[in-house]
Amino acid sequence: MVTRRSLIEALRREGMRITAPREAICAVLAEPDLGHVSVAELQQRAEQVLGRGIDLSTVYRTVDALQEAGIVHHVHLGHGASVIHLSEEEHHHLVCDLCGRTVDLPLEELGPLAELLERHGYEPGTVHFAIVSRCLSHRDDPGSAAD
Amino acid sequence: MVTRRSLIEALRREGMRITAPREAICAVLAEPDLGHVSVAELQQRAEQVLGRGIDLSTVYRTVDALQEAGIVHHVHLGHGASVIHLSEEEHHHLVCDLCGRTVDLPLEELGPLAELLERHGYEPGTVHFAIVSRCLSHRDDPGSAAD
DNA sequence: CTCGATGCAAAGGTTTTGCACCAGG
DNA sequence: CCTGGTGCAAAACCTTTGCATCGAG
Repeated sequence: MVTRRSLIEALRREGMRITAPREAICAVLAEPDLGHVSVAELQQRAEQVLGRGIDLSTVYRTVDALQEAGIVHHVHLGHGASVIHLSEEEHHHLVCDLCGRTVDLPLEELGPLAELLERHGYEPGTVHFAIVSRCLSHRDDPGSAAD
Repeated sequence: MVTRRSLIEALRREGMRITAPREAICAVLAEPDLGHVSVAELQQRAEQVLGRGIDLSTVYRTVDALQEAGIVHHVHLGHGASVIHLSEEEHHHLVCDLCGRTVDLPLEELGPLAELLERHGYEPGTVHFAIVSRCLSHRDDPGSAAD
Protein backbone atom coordinates (compact mmCIF):
# COMPACT_ATOMS: atom_id res chain seq x y z
CA MET A 1 0.00 0.00 0.00
CA VAL A 2 1.39 3.34 -1.04
CA THR A 3 0.69 6.33 1.13
CA ARG A 4 1.40 9.98 0.73
CA ARG A 5 3.95 9.60 3.44
CA SER A 6 5.76 6.64 1.93
CA LEU A 7 6.10 8.51 -1.34
CA ILE A 8 7.56 11.50 0.42
CA GLU A 9 9.90 9.27 2.38
CA ALA A 10 11.11 7.77 -0.87
CA LEU A 11 11.83 11.22 -2.25
CA ARG A 12 13.71 12.18 0.87
CA ARG A 13 15.70 8.97 0.65
CA GLU A 14 16.77 10.06 -2.84
CA GLY A 15 18.13 13.24 -1.34
CA MET A 16 15.35 15.31 -2.81
CA ARG A 17 13.74 18.24 -1.08
CA ILE A 18 10.22 18.08 0.17
CA THR A 19 8.27 21.05 -1.09
CA ALA A 20 4.62 21.94 -1.00
CA PRO A 21 4.00 21.14 -4.67
CA ARG A 22 5.70 17.77 -4.30
CA GLU A 23 3.66 16.94 -1.23
CA ALA A 24 0.48 17.75 -3.11
CA ILE A 25 1.55 15.64 -6.08
CA CYS A 26 2.42 12.74 -3.79
CA ALA A 27 -0.94 13.09 -2.08
CA VAL A 28 -2.68 12.74 -5.43
CA LEU A 29 -0.57 9.76 -6.44
CA ALA A 30 -1.41 8.07 -3.15
CA GLU A 31 -5.17 8.33 -3.73
CA PRO A 32 -6.36 4.74 -3.47
CA ASP A 33 -8.53 4.68 -6.59
CA LEU A 34 -6.04 6.46 -8.81
CA GLY A 35 -5.55 4.43 -11.95
CA HIS A 36 -3.41 6.40 -14.31
CA VAL A 37 -3.40 10.12 -14.89
CA SER A 38 -1.98 12.39 -17.51
CA VAL A 39 0.45 15.00 -16.34
CA ALA A 40 -2.20 17.65 -16.89
CA GLU A 41 -4.70 15.78 -14.71
CA LEU A 42 -2.07 15.29 -12.07
CA GLN A 43 -1.41 19.01 -12.14
CA GLN A 44 -5.09 19.88 -11.75
CA ARG A 45 -5.67 17.49 -8.87
CA ALA A 46 -2.50 18.56 -7.10
CA GLU A 47 -3.54 22.19 -7.43
CA GLN A 48 -6.81 21.36 -5.71
CA VAL A 49 -4.97 19.63 -2.91
CA LEU A 50 -2.54 22.49 -2.55
CA GLY A 51 -5.06 25.27 -2.92
CA ARG A 52 -2.96 27.17 -5.43
CA GLY A 53 -1.43 26.84 -8.86
CA ILE A 54 1.43 24.51 -9.70
CA ASP A 55 3.35 25.02 -12.89
CA LEU A 56 3.17 22.25 -15.45
CA SER A 57 6.94 22.14 -15.70
CA THR A 58 7.09 21.57 -11.96
CA VAL A 59 4.78 18.60 -12.34
CA TYR A 60 6.90 17.22 -15.15
CA ARG A 61 10.04 17.65 -13.09
CA THR A 62 8.48 16.06 -10.04
CA VAL A 63 7.31 13.13 -12.11
CA ASP A 64 10.85 12.79 -13.44
CA ALA A 65 12.14 12.77 -9.90
CA LEU A 66 9.63 10.12 -8.87
CA GLN A 67 10.66 8.08 -11.87
CA GLU A 68 14.30 8.34 -10.91
CA ALA A 69 13.27 7.02 -7.54
CA GLY A 70 11.47 4.15 -9.23
CA ILE A 71 8.15 5.15 -7.69
CA VAL A 72 6.18 5.92 -10.80
CA HIS A 73 6.36 5.15 -14.49
CA HIS A 74 4.88 6.81 -17.47
CA VAL A 75 3.53 5.15 -20.59
CA HIS A 76 2.48 6.45 -23.95
CA LEU A 77 -0.90 4.85 -24.55
CA GLY A 78 -1.01 5.19 -28.28
CA HIS A 79 -2.01 8.71 -29.14
CA GLY A 80 -1.75 11.91 -27.18
CA ALA A 81 -0.21 12.53 -23.83
CA SER A 82 1.44 9.89 -21.73
CA VAL A 83 0.01 8.68 -18.45
CA ILE A 84 1.56 8.35 -15.03
CA HIS A 85 0.96 5.50 -12.64
CA LEU A 86 2.52 3.99 -9.59
CA SER A 87 5.18 1.39 -10.35
CA GLU A 88 3.65 -0.69 -7.60
CA GLU A 89 0.43 -1.06 -9.54
CA GLU A 90 1.37 -3.95 -11.72
CA HIS A 91 -1.12 -3.90 -14.49
CA HIS A 92 -0.98 -3.33 -18.19
CA HIS A 93 -3.23 -1.89 -20.83
CA LEU A 94 -5.16 -2.86 -23.86
CA VAL A 95 -5.76 0.26 -25.87
CA CYS A 96 -8.07 0.62 -28.83
CA ASP A 97 -6.20 2.19 -31.69
CA LEU A 98 -9.29 3.95 -32.95
CA CYS A 99 -11.29 5.16 -29.98
CA GLY A 100 -8.67 5.06 -27.25
CA ARG A 101 -10.81 2.84 -25.02
CA THR A 102 -8.58 1.17 -22.46
CA VAL A 103 -8.88 -2.06 -20.54
CA ASP A 104 -6.63 -2.85 -17.62
CA LEU A 105 -4.91 -6.20 -17.71
CA PRO A 106 -3.91 -7.77 -14.43
CA LEU A 107 -0.44 -9.25 -14.41
CA GLU A 108 -1.60 -12.84 -14.11
CA GLU A 109 -3.12 -12.72 -17.56
CA LEU A 110 0.22 -12.05 -19.11
CA GLY A 111 1.98 -15.19 -18.01
CA PRO A 112 2.74 -16.46 -21.52
CA LEU A 113 4.06 -13.07 -22.49
CA ALA A 114 6.53 -13.01 -19.65
CA GLU A 115 8.23 -16.05 -21.10
CA LEU A 116 8.34 -14.38 -24.48
CA LEU A 117 9.94 -11.22 -23.11
CA GLU A 118 12.43 -13.30 -21.18
CA ARG A 119 13.43 -15.20 -24.29
CA HIS A 120 14.22 -11.95 -26.09
CA GLY A 121 16.21 -10.53 -23.24
CA TYR A 122 13.56 -8.11 -22.08
CA GLU A 123 12.46 -7.71 -18.54
CA PRO A 124 8.99 -9.02 -17.84
CA GLY A 125 6.84 -7.79 -15.02
CA THR A 126 8.55 -4.63 -14.00
CA VAL A 127 7.48 -2.21 -16.60
CA HIS A 128 4.06 -1.12 -17.53
CA PHE A 129 3.17 -1.58 -21.13
CA ALA A 130 0.38 -0.95 -23.53
CA ILE A 131 -0.95 -3.22 -26.19
CA VAL A 132 -2.64 -1.33 -28.95
CA SER A 133 -5.32 -3.17 -30.80
CA ARG A 134 -8.94 -2.51 -31.63
CA CYS A 135 -11.92 -2.90 -29.39
CA LEU A 136 -15.12 -4.65 -30.40
CA SER A 137 -16.86 -1.63 -31.83
CA HIS A 138 -14.00 -0.85 -34.14
CA ARG A 139 -12.82 -4.30 -35.10
CA ASP A 140 -13.68 -4.07 -38.75
CA ASP A 141 -13.04 -0.41 -39.40
CA PRO A 142 -10.64 0.73 -42.06
CA GLY A 143 -7.18 1.77 -41.16
CA SER A 144 -7.63 5.36 -40.06
CA ALA A 145 -6.40 6.03 -36.60
CA ALA A 146 -7.63 8.49 -34.04
CA ASP A 147 -4.83 10.99 -33.83
CA MET B 1 4.81 -9.06 -51.77
CA VAL B 2 4.08 -5.37 -51.90
CA THR B 3 5.37 -3.42 -54.86
CA ARG B 4 5.38 0.23 -55.66
CA ARG B 5 2.81 -0.53 -58.29
CA SER B 6 0.47 -2.43 -56.02
CA LEU B 7 0.48 0.42 -53.54
CA ILE B 8 -0.34 2.89 -56.24
CA GLU B 9 -3.09 0.64 -57.54
CA ALA B 10 -4.57 0.52 -54.06
CA LEU B 11 -4.59 4.29 -53.90
CA ARG B 12 -6.25 4.51 -57.26
CA ARG B 13 -8.85 1.99 -56.18
CA GLU B 14 -9.68 4.31 -53.29
CA GLY B 15 -10.38 7.03 -55.79
CA MET B 16 -7.24 8.91 -54.87
CA ARG B 17 -5.11 10.76 -57.34
CA ILE B 18 -1.67 9.56 -58.25
CA THR B 19 0.81 12.36 -57.89
CA ALA B 20 4.58 12.48 -58.03
CA PRO B 21 5.03 12.82 -54.24
CA ARG B 22 2.71 9.87 -53.65
CA GLU B 23 4.55 7.74 -56.14
CA ALA B 24 7.81 8.51 -54.41
CA ILE B 25 6.34 7.70 -51.01
CA CYS B 26 4.92 4.43 -52.32
CA ALA B 27 8.29 3.58 -53.83
CA VAL B 28 9.92 4.00 -50.44
CA LEU B 29 7.27 1.96 -48.67
CA ALA B 30 7.77 -0.82 -51.20
CA GLU B 31 11.48 -1.09 -50.50
CA PRO B 32 11.96 -4.74 -49.55
CA ASP B 33 14.05 -4.20 -46.45
CA LEU B 34 11.97 -1.37 -45.06
CA GLY B 35 11.10 -2.13 -41.48
CA HIS B 36 9.39 0.84 -40.01
CA VAL B 37 10.11 4.48 -40.64
CA SER B 38 9.16 7.68 -38.96
CA VAL B 39 7.30 10.20 -41.04
CA ALA B 40 10.42 12.35 -41.19
CA GLU B 41 12.51 9.44 -42.48
CA LEU B 42 9.83 8.62 -45.00
CA GLN B 43 9.92 12.22 -46.15
CA GLN B 44 13.69 12.22 -46.57
CA ARG B 45 13.80 8.96 -48.49
CA ALA B 46 10.91 9.98 -50.71
CA GLU B 47 12.64 13.26 -51.46
CA GLN B 48 15.69 11.33 -52.62
CA VAL B 49 13.54 9.16 -54.86
CA LEU B 50 11.72 12.16 -56.25
CA GLY B 51 14.73 14.38 -56.60
CA ARG B 52 13.06 17.36 -54.97
CA GLY B 53 11.48 18.43 -51.72
CA ILE B 54 8.21 17.07 -50.37
CA ASP B 55 6.42 18.93 -47.65
CA LEU B 56 6.04 17.14 -44.33
CA SER B 57 2.33 17.82 -44.33
CA THR B 58 2.08 16.11 -47.69
CA VAL B 59 3.76 13.05 -46.23
CA TYR B 60 1.40 13.06 -43.27
CA ARG B 61 -1.60 13.40 -45.56
CA THR B 62 -0.38 10.63 -47.83
CA VAL B 63 0.19 8.38 -44.86
CA ASP B 64 -3.33 9.17 -43.71
CA ALA B 65 -4.61 8.25 -47.14
CA LEU B 66 -2.68 4.98 -47.12
CA GLN B 67 -4.08 4.25 -43.68
CA GLU B 68 -7.60 4.86 -44.89
CA ALA B 69 -6.87 2.37 -47.62
CA GLY B 70 -5.65 -0.08 -44.97
CA ILE B 71 -2.23 -0.29 -46.58
CA VAL B 72 -0.13 1.06 -43.75
CA HIS B 73 -0.47 1.58 -40.02
CA HIS B 74 1.36 3.79 -37.64
CA VAL B 75 2.37 2.97 -34.09
CA HIS B 76 3.72 5.03 -31.25
CA LEU B 77 6.72 3.08 -30.04
CA GLY B 78 6.99 4.55 -26.62
CA HIS B 79 8.66 7.91 -26.87
CA GLY B 80 8.99 10.34 -29.71
CA ALA B 81 7.49 10.16 -33.14
CA SER B 82 5.33 7.34 -34.38
CA VAL B 83 6.50 4.92 -37.02
CA ILE B 84 4.89 3.81 -40.24
CA HIS B 85 4.91 0.28 -41.57
CA LEU B 86 3.06 -1.81 -44.09
CA SER B 87 -0.06 -3.48 -42.74
CA GLU B 88 0.99 -6.58 -44.60
CA GLU B 89 4.06 -6.92 -42.45
CA GLU B 90 2.48 -8.66 -39.53
CA HIS B 91 4.99 -8.25 -36.81
CA HIS B 92 5.04 -6.52 -33.49
CA HIS B 93 7.61 -4.79 -31.34
CA LEU B 94 9.40 -5.13 -28.10
CA VAL B 95 10.67 -1.71 -27.17
CA CYS B 96 13.10 -0.90 -24.40
CA ASP B 97 11.67 1.84 -22.27
CA LEU B 98 15.10 3.23 -21.52
CA CYS B 99 17.20 3.02 -24.66
CA GLY B 100 14.53 2.57 -27.31
CA ARG B 101 16.11 -0.62 -28.63
CA THR B 102 13.51 -2.52 -30.60
CA VAL B 103 13.11 -6.19 -31.37
CA ASP B 104 10.67 -7.40 -33.98
CA LEU B 105 8.31 -10.13 -32.91
CA PRO B 106 6.90 -12.42 -35.56
CA LEU B 107 3.20 -13.06 -35.26
CA GLU B 108 3.57 -16.72 -34.34
CA GLU B 109 5.18 -15.83 -31.07
CA LEU B 110 2.09 -14.01 -29.95
CA GLY B 111 -0.33 -16.88 -30.09
CA PRO B 112 -1.20 -16.79 -26.39
CA LEU B 113 -1.76 -13.08 -26.58
CA ALA B 114 -4.28 -13.41 -29.35
CA GLU B 115 -6.50 -15.45 -27.07
CA LEU B 116 -6.13 -12.80 -24.39
CA LEU B 117 -7.12 -10.00 -26.70
CA GLU B 118 -10.05 -12.01 -27.97
CA ARG B 119 -11.30 -12.59 -24.45
CA HIS B 120 -11.35 -8.86 -23.78
CA GLY B 121 -13.13 -8.02 -27.00
CA TYR B 122 -10.08 -6.71 -28.78
CA GLU B 123 -9.05 -7.68 -32.23
CA PRO B 124 -5.96 -9.83 -32.39
CA GLY B 125 -3.74 -10.01 -35.39
CA THR B 126 -4.80 -7.04 -37.39
CA VAL B 127 -3.15 -4.19 -35.63
CA HIS B 128 0.46 -3.62 -35.01
CA PHE B 129 1.37 -3.08 -31.42
CA ALA B 130 4.32 -2.31 -29.25
CA ILE B 131 5.27 -3.84 -25.97
CA VAL B 132 7.39 -1.58 -23.88
CA SER B 133 9.71 -3.25 -21.46
CA ARG B 134 13.40 -3.11 -20.74
CA CYS B 135 16.15 -4.77 -22.62
CA LEU B 136 18.96 -6.72 -21.03
CA SER B 137 21.35 -3.84 -20.56
CA HIS B 138 18.76 -1.81 -18.69
CA ARG B 139 16.92 -4.47 -16.75
CA ASP B 140 17.96 -3.27 -13.35
CA ASP B 141 18.13 0.45 -13.93
CA PRO B 142 16.10 2.89 -11.89
CA GLY B 143 12.92 4.32 -13.24
CA SER B 144 14.09 7.15 -15.42
CA ALA B 145 12.86 6.94 -18.96
CA ALA B 146 14.48 8.09 -22.13
CA ASP B 147 12.24 10.95 -23.17
C1' DC C 1 -12.98 22.12 -66.02
C1' DT C 2 -13.31 20.50 -61.46
C1' DC C 3 -12.01 18.78 -57.38
C1' DG C 4 -8.38 16.86 -54.89
C1' DA C 5 -3.39 17.37 -53.73
C1' DT C 6 0.45 20.39 -52.80
C1' DG C 7 3.37 23.77 -50.44
C1' DC C 8 3.75 27.20 -47.23
C1' DA C 9 2.86 29.11 -42.99
C1' DA C 10 0.70 29.09 -38.88
C1' DA C 11 -1.24 26.87 -34.97
C1' DG C 12 -2.11 23.08 -31.69
C1' DG C 13 -0.70 19.80 -28.07
C1' DT C 14 2.93 17.73 -25.32
C1' DT C 15 7.26 18.07 -23.22
C1' DT C 16 11.71 20.38 -22.29
C1' DT C 17 14.77 24.09 -21.08
C1' DG C 18 16.88 28.69 -19.49
C1' DC C 19 16.86 31.79 -16.00
C1' DA C 20 16.02 34.65 -12.03
C1' DC C 21 14.13 34.08 -7.64
C1' DC C 22 12.75 31.58 -3.57
C1' DA C 23 13.06 28.31 0.16
C1' DG C 24 14.34 23.56 2.19
C1' DG C 25 17.95 21.43 4.72
C1' DC D 1 24.02 29.79 3.51
C1' DC D 2 23.92 26.97 -0.49
C1' DT D 3 21.98 24.10 -3.51
C1' DG D 4 18.02 22.57 -5.56
C1' DG D 5 13.08 23.61 -6.64
C1' DT D 6 9.79 26.88 -8.53
C1' DG D 7 7.37 29.81 -11.77
C1' DC D 8 7.43 32.06 -15.98
C1' DA D 9 8.49 32.31 -20.61
C1' DA D 10 10.28 30.51 -24.53
C1' DA D 11 11.55 26.79 -27.35
C1' DA D 12 11.56 22.10 -29.18
C1' DC D 13 9.14 18.52 -31.14
C1' DC D 14 5.42 16.10 -33.51
C1' DT D 15 1.25 16.71 -35.90
C1' DT D 16 -2.68 19.17 -37.86
C1' DT D 17 -4.96 22.81 -40.40
C1' DG D 18 -6.17 26.97 -43.49
C1' DC D 19 -5.54 28.74 -47.73
C1' DA D 20 -4.10 29.91 -52.35
C1' DT D 21 -2.37 27.56 -56.17
C1' DC D 22 -1.46 23.65 -59.14
C1' DG D 23 -2.43 19.64 -61.69
C1' DA D 24 -4.69 14.77 -62.24
C1' DG D 25 -8.58 12.85 -64.23
